[in-house]
Amino acid sequence: MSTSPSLSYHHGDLRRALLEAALVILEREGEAGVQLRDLARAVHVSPAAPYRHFDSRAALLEALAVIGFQRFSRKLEDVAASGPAETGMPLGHAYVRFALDNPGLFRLMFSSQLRKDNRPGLRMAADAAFATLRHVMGGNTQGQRNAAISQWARVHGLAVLLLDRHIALPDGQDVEQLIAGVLAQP
Amino acid sequence: MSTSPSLSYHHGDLRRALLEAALVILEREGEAGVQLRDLARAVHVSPAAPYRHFDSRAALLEALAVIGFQRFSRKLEDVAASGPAETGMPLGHAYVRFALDNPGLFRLMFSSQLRKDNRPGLRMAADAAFATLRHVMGGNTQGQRNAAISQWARVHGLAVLLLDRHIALPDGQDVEQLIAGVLAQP
DNA sequence: ACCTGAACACCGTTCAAGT
DNA sequence: ACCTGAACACCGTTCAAGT
Repeated sequence: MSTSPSLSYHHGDLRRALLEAALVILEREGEAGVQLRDLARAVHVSPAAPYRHFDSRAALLEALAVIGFQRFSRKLEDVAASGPAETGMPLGHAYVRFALDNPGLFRLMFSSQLRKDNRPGLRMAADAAFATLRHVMGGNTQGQRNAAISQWARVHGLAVLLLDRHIALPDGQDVEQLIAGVLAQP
Repeated sequence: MSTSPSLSYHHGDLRRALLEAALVILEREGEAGVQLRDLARAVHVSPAAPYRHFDSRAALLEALAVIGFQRFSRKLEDVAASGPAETGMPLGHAYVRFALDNPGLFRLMFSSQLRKDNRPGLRMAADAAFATLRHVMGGNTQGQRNAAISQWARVHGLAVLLLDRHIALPDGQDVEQLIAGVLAQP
């Protein structure tokens, strides 16, 4: 019973348990819903217990965002590896798809609250993810760089505008068709 | 003295005074820094006084975001009116410039915290601003619509990626050159 | 009509103390 | 080494009461 996985919360796996609970709440209620006291309650520990594993609420949020960038990075790498990168379309599609599939996580990854207190772990995780993009789109001339940034900006903008429902879907068209239609533009 | 502007806080202009103080704090510390008790202190009223003018903190944030969309809208209209809209470049530039000039406000306008509690005033203000864009870029065919959304997404993505310093500036190049270079892409 | 004073529930965080 | 209990400062919000 001392090694029972379901009872392991009190025995060394509190950090993981907090992060798992936080991910669920993040997608259900957004960043504001992720409260240390709530997480402690959900995992049946005292309000002070999380401080053994995270310096602050911001540190826990950073850990979540890092997890997000790692998953994001992995997804982009899988797509980049699975086919010839003639066009950026499959990569762009995966980018937008990740945002729509993990709205809470994606918003946290790009949250300005977090970026404020200059957390190096977050920046490293973000840079690693974007390195995949840069590698695929490649090119060192200024023109190639501008073209790559242009593509990146379009994909990122599409993701956040869709996420916040600022783009109205035409009648009868679903999101996938819209993404394909936009990414097919020159 | 009863009509002295500098002493009018206590006499009917508390709403405006709170919003002005909030705008300053918003740009200085971000959304999290905008706290009702702080605003009340800054304006020398009791913690309960703001509730005569705003139902909640969220209502005050909404009012700020509405102001933001109105200023944004006005800026886009000015640019659209001041020249022939052959290309979307001047409009795109104004879009990005507004974000960089008003980072706190722009982030709040597109904050997901606010969109959560479905505030109709915010949506109306946002739609009014985007109507200017739609009008300029026009077109009712699906191809034209996709082209317009593609342009919008690129400009919006460029704004938020620059705001969050995710786009690294090449050595010796300033932001203006980068914006021009990206918007010059087909 | 608009503001104050005092209170309530809640949160992040700290710290001494327990096992 | 890791967690508990109790406390502190702070916040959003409410409500009776003041002018």
